[in-house]
Amino acid sequence: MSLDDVELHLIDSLDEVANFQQWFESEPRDYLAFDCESTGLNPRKDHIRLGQIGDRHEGWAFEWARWSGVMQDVVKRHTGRWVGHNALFDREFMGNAGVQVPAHQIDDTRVMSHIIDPWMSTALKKQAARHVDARAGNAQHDLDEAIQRLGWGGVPIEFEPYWSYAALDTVLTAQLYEHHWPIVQEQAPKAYEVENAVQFVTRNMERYGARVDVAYAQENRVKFEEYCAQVEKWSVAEYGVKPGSNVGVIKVLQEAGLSFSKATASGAVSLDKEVLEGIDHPLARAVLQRRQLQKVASTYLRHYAEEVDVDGIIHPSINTLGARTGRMSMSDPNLQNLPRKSERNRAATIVRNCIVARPRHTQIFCDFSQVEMRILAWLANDVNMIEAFRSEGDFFVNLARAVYLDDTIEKNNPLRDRIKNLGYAKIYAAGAAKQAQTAGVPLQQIIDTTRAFDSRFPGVKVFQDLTVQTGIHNKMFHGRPFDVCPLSGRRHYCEPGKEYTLSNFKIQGAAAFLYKTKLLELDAAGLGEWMMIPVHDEVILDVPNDQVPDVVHVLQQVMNDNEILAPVPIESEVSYGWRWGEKRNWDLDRWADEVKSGQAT
DNA sequence: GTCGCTTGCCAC
DNA sequence: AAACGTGGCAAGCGAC
Repeated sequence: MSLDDVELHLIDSLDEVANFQQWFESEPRDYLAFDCESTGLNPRKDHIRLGQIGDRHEGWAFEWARWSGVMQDVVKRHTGRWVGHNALFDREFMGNAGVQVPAHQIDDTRVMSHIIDPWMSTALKKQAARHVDARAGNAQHDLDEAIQRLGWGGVPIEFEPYWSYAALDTVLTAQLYEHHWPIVQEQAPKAYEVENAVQFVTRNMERYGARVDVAYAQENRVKFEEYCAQVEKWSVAEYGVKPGSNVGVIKVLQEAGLSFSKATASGAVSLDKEVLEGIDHPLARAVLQRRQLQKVASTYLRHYAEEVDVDGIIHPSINTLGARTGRMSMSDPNLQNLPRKSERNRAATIVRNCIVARPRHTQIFCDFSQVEMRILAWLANDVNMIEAFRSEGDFFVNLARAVYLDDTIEKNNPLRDRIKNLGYAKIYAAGAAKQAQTAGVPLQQIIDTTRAFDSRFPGVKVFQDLTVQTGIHNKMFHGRPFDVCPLSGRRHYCEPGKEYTLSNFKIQGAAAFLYKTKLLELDAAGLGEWMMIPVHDEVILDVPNDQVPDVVHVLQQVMNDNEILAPVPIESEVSYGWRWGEKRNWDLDRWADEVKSGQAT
């Protein structure tokens, strides 16, 4: 594939429209590439300036305001695939302008790029330079300069670099498609199908959004910011330092006779939470408290107050290709990392409680139980671990009983948590020293627990060792270390020399894939319109009260699954509430009572 | 003023 | 032999 013999056209007359029609009808095409250039990135505020259609040889650009009928006509007549790079973005812009590209005809080369290699930039130019023609990203200098000078909306359409590069993008997309498609079909067709489809589900989630109690958020934000300002004033008056300046605070504390031993990644003196908690000094306590409230106020509450729409709804972006493992990420703001309820952080509950149900709605939460642990048991095919999942009762109690051959172990037994921690440490591929440090226990305890764990669940160690071997093998024979996730079929690459991370990537990748397939099932079952937030192993819905019992039923049907990882059962739990921070386990009668007694908003 | 890097911290 | 994985975001700080 290359960019020799490429023809680019600007449709700016009826004659050119006729030429385009002739090209369109000249041969049957399985697919067309499409794209558009807009005045900005926000489909709600910005508009399309240029529309583009192309195949591997020819690209056609046209001023949208005058010739959008060309696109409209082709969308009606073309029955093959519509290929875009980040296709949903362009599809949404075009949809807002009245041209609806059918969802079932869309293919996305950006999704393919991510599946083939999520470590590489998925930007069109980068992908095309790598896989189509090294010149793809080169000669864009004139255009970049013009855009910088005139803004995205100010470059004249007739400006040759503008329309020709726009037209070229469809050719790049087309050639990228022809390159990526066979690879994706060979390596991970199922993963592609799921990734391509799930974008449409999360796009609806973005549109639906989450309701915010703005007054409550604002009130608490002001309170916290005032407190932070007070602490700062006090700190400056008392010690001559701002509590946000680590360098300054360290100096003051050193002068007070304290010594520091922990270092940051680059070797500087560390002043993180762990260090501060070990210091008995009023300034240390003030810095800790201020950090906590500052974080809550600026990272979370500020967005609630400033970024809701006119209806009090916040619409974060969901990036289905967020992590290289296939996990999704979220931004503006990220609702996947709101602090959980905790004794030590009372402000944390407030952050979650700002997200409330719509009027006459109920928030429904459904999360998988220990999904990564179940995937580990499945990948390792460890009979004892699988048995612990198939038996009644708490999984980690079952694990601890199996390890210590002691059926009197209950949920409050510290051995249960010890085994649980070790299980997650295995998933993260953590070493013994790190575990000891994190848990604050003697190294020997970790070593002993690990020995007991490994002898009871030998499949886990075999699985992890084998994965490392596969990584090294693939590095020798394919140039890069990777292993394939048996659930999604996707390759997971790692940094050379860090093959121990591959087992984590497979586990996390399988969990992400499983989760996405479930989002698709929920959408197909009609729940798409109420889903709002994906949190890795949990989905949060905002459901009209008259639909709630049905929705809960569907969730239980879909999210509990004895087939997909057989013999390991996948289980989930449903909770409900009217404020995120106050959810409780699902109970139909109690919920109905609470709705009747007016606890709903 | 903006940009990039570092540090720290929230989640799963 | 051992190796804590994936993200987003804010503030401080020096460089431009």
